[in-house]
Amino acid sequence: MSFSKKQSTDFFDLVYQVTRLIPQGRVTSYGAIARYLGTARSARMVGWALNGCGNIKPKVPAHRVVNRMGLLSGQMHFGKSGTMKSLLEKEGIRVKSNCVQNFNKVFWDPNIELAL
DNA sequence: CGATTGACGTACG
DNA sequence: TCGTACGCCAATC
Repeated sequence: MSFSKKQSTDFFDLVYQVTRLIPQGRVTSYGAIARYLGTARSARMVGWALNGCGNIKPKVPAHRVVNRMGLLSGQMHFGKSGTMKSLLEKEGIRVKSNCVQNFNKVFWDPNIELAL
């Protein structure tokens, strides 16, 4: 009985867990999550993990995850244009030109907030 | 089966 | 300080 558990499975799941922990009105970056997982250079995989946000339950608030510049890099992937932006604004986050304003204030770092 | 891309970020020149 | 190159690892072509 081999529990051949894929690493990616853990990584993906872990990304979902952390993303779900993001409070409303707050956003985080792929690199922050990746770094929290110990794979700072695997920020891309975080994006891939969030790629299945609509494939798992409960639904992961991937709209709260943006790139390092606060740019809504996953807007197009989220579905239709404006969906991600609307959700962020609805949570109190100011978004301008697909860019999160006050990113420094709404930035939620798992390494700090979760005090790893 | 091999090569390229992809929701990014860091390292180096 | 800014620009370019590379790395990550999986999925897709």
